[in-house]
Amino acid sequence: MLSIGKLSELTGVKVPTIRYYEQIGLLPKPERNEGGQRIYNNTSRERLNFIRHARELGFPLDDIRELLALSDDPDQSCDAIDAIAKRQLAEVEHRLVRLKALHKELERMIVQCTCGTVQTCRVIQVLGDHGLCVADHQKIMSHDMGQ
Amino acid sequence: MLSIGKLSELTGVKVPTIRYYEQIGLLPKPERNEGGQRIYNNTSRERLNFIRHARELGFPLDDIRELLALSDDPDQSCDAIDAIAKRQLAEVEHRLVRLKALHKELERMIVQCTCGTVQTCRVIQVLGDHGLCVADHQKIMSHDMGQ
DNA sequence: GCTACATCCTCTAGTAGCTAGAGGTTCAAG
DNA sequence: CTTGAACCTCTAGCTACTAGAGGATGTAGC
Repeated sequence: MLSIGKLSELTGVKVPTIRYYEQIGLLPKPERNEGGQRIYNNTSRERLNFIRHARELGFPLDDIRELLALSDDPDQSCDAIDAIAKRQLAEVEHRLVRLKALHKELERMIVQCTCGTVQTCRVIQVLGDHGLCVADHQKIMSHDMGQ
Repeated sequence: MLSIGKLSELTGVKVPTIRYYEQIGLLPKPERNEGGQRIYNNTSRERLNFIRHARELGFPLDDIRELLALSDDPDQSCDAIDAIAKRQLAEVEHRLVRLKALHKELERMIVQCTCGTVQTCRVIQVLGDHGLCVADHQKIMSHDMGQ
């Protein structure tokens, strides 16, 4: 029914990304035509839409894999799904806190700069001396601010 | 003066990370003792502190490289430094906007879930059908929410 | 001087989630 | 029948590290 290009257009997921999802087993291997090109149906399309939407909400691919598996079993309790979503929410909230702290510090640093020479540049001073910061942002931050 | 382990302790940057920074040319190659082990001085320590602090504020390594180069020329105007810092601030603000939109959508989705079976799970429904979202978050979001 | 053992060395490969490019085949329109 | 777009596979690259193998060196205690 659908070529990979059409599917890409309809879902907003790029062609190489669709192939990548297939490669990592997130999308099932589709049928092929005589020439060896992929053919998709509406089921693939729905699944890909689901993935795209979950990605937009920041879910990692492994979580999406699990969500897809869970959604295939419609009579089960949705506790597991809820748990994944709540974990993601907590993660986003954590990132928000860190990003806000970071924003504050950056803004403070920039405002203080009177834009003279490098020698007197507040930005360079602050970056060089952690003691000039308000908050203990090294404790707020962690190495991964992923997403 | 300082072994790589000591430097790591003093700056809070992990040993392999220090070696990595050296490898990509962010830190100059230090001297070695007879056994071939790295020896650092206080200049290295200050430079590494600068890097660490800039990383904590979310600056990408390429920007840090530029900041370090600029800070080596103390009589120049600090406009270029200011520009980099402001660009970073803008980036952080952009990320904040996206993350807040994402947070709202996630929260809404989770609140609506009455925690029954998968069949009626609001989380699965929303993920499967973008039309159930409030905002056009696909427009707000972009693929890279890096950092 | 010797023995542990911590710390150091280099090198390679892996992480997430794609993206880009090479080099070649197939499809659809005119 | 030709042209050009779209498809195919495969490999390598991106950020900023982290982990591990396999081995050398440094240091403390006896």
